[in-house]
Amino acid sequence: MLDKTFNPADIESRHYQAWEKSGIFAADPASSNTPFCVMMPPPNVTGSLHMGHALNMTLQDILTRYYRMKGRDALWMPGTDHAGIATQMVVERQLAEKQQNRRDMGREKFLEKVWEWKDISGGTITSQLRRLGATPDWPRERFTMDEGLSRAVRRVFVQLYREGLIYRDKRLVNWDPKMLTAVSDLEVEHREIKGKFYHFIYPAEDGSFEIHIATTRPETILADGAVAVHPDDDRYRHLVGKFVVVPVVNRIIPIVADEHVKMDFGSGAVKITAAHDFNDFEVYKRHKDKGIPLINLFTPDGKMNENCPEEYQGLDRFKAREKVVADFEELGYFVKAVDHVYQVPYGDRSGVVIEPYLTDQWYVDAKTMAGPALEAVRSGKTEFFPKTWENTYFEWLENIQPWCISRQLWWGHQIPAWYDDDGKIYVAETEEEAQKLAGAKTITRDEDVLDTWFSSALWPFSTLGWPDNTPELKKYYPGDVLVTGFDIIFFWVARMMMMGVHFMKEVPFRKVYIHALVRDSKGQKMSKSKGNVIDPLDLIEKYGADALRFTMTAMAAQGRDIRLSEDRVEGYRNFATKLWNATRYCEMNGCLPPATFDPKAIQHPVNQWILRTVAQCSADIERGLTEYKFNEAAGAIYQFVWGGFCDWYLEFTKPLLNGDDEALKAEIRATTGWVLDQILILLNPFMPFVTEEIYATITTRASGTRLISSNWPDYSSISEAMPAMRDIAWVQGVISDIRSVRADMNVPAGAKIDLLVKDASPETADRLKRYEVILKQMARLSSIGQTDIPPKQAIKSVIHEATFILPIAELIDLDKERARLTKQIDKLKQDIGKIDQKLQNQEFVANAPEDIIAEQKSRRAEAQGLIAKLSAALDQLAA
RNA sequence: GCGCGGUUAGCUCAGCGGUAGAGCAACUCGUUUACACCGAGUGGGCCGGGGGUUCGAUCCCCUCACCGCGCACCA
Repeated sequence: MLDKTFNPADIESRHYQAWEKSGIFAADPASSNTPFCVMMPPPNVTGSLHMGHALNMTLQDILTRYYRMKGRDALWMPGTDHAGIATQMVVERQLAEKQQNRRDMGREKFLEKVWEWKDISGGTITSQLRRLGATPDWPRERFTMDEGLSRAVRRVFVQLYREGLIYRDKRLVNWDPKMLTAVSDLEVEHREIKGKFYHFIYPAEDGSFEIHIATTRPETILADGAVAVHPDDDRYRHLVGKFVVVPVVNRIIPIVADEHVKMDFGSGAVKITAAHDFNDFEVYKRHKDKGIPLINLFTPDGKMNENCPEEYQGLDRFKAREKVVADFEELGYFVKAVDHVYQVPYGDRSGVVIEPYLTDQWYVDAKTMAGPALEAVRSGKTEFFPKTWENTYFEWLENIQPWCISRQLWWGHQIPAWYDDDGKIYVAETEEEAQKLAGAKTITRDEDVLDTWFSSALWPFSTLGWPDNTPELKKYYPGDVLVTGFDIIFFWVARMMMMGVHFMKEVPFRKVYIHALVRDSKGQKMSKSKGNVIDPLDLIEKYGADALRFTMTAMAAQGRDIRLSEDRVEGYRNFATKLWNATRYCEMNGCLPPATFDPKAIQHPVNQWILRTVAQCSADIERGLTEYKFNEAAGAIYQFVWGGFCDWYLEFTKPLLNGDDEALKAEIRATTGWVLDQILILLNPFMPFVTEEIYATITTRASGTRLISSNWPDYSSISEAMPAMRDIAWVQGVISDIRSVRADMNVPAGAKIDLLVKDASPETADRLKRYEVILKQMARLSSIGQTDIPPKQAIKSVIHEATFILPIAELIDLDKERARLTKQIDKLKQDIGKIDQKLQNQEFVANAPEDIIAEQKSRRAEAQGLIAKLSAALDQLAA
């Protein structure tokens, strides 16, 4: 017998360990079963589980468990990502606490420290995934810096280089002055800040005029190389080609005409600082002939360098800003500073202001690689759910910029490129090969590492053993579905598509399910700084992993963010408890899963009804999962278990089990036990722990079988059972109606009352007899009889053709009853009014489909009949 | 500025051409031996505003308003 209340904490780890030990998570490349492959988005190896993971992993686990039960050879490929910048930052911070830094320590020693940290914290997230109940094929777990995956990275780099798709270039990059590395556009976060817009005067070289410019970054004035105006601007047209002097540095620079300038913004004249601004750099390139200088002002860590006047050198860039303003003011070239709101780029990891910075970096020719990746989605080889995300994917790939893949970090895949003393580049997978290419020359390896996303872009095939032609690669590529959040469509999905299509000649996955972001109950994004982070592990502690999983699933409606509130989690914990208690009831009544069960042999309508309802529920779950409508799948099983099974079926059968029809009792016990067993299977992918626990308690099957390895049921042998379905709907209607009336009239719950039925059709009469025991119990009736002359002082309600009469004269509040009947009649009259409006409309009759018209007519007739009977009841009440 | 999404019961959200739904909250009743982490019942909605298409619109189209999120930005 189960305990009285369900305590998730007691059972979860026990079951998980048993599952993992059993080997059920393992894919089998040798099996002939159709594969089902999901690639886990690799979390940061040193990270810990947050709500986004909880959602993402729960959905993948549900799919994996479901398809595994369906007999597919399921591979859920797990692993972690080395997360270059994030991880290196953590370790650097640890060093800083001990007054150390990586440069003093040296590359080798530092990397040892990072690996140490990876070894310490690397297991955290994978053990947390186990707490959640995730069932990936753990022995296959990979790490992006594994030898195998690193080999894939080198192979890809070399091949793309030889194909001309990777090249080295000097361009402006987003430079992080704290991390001292380039970062990609995607790692830059634009924040709106309130700053100043400074207006300055640049005098003409010959003193014949002056021109006003405005800037938010006065410090860059020291590197100004030109002033640009719009070619059509009458105010300045005559000045184009003339020269002005940049005060403070006294540099003579040209005035150029460029369409990039907005005439109506600021003064209409823009200072051009080609080495420190992306737009200015473009202007510079368009005016190569004008001799605009490219001057770099900053040291890598954001201080003023030797290209500045001496008194600036070594100043922090923001201090320099103040000094420029002060110097201009002193020289009389300062006009004004006005408040101005504008966007400033910040490193999303480091949190410092990013500098556009002129450096040599490695690039992927993303534009070329994007073509086939775009085509793959356009042609439907890969499909997004919801489809609207395809727009996001297209938009980004269509406007893609060269992808800067080098990072001035140490933690990551060191770029397989070597240089000789003349700066000639040798790209090869190993140093030996590079040396061979270089001949007798001395070569040194590029110090930089690759962007983390470069290696994760290879994830769908590198984890399967590529570049070797492994059985896994053959069987599981391409994957069936990728489950991920919209925030990494650019970072990861698009790049996997580019790499997958290029190297495998085939998309990496057939479907991409994009799920929502988990927010707090107020709709705010969870963040440490806001302090609104809900830790999934806390929720697991408090309510159990099943409750958390079910909450995520039930709220995972397509195209909408999840606002997580603890109430919901509590509600689904209650759901688990409900099932738990239903099981206790089944145990007490000997309703355990029978060894054999043939749905076709089931006779009693309540039993036929519940069988049919199980089949419907399963169909709804399957549809929900194949269409990625997880919330609908969860809703179907929830409704069925609580509403269908507990509230109705178990209540229907209680009085029958108290009766003396032994054959019927046996059929009910078998059916109840069987349905409970089906519930455990159907619910298992969603709530694996509680279902496994119950299964272990009640199963009569051979010991050692586990729910997790059960087969997903096939209910095709269960008949439609239409007569039973209609009967039970009628029984439910009668019971609800009588209960409602009783409550309205304040009939004490304990009081049993008589029921008289007038105008019962033969079918109704028959039903009253056949379901008498159920009706009596569930509607709290002392007797059921028929009559032609109803007592006057009685409550009446009408179901179909028959009037149901509760002769409770002593309990009736006449006014209340009149009001109740009048309300019902009014509602029906309103309905008829609406229907008549339609039926009297010629165009409706002419255009609407026949079945709709017929439906309206029958609804009208039904309402009419009800009104007649209810009016009669009302009249009698008055008499 | 461009794009995407949202606006439905007090709250959180489903539904998305043909009688408005759920969960939670509220209220009433409840010792009928599975469950108070429960049961039964009740109330509560011009489905954001305005146009249009349609016999018929919460649902499709246009438009406006407000909210959220991307992308791009004016130096």
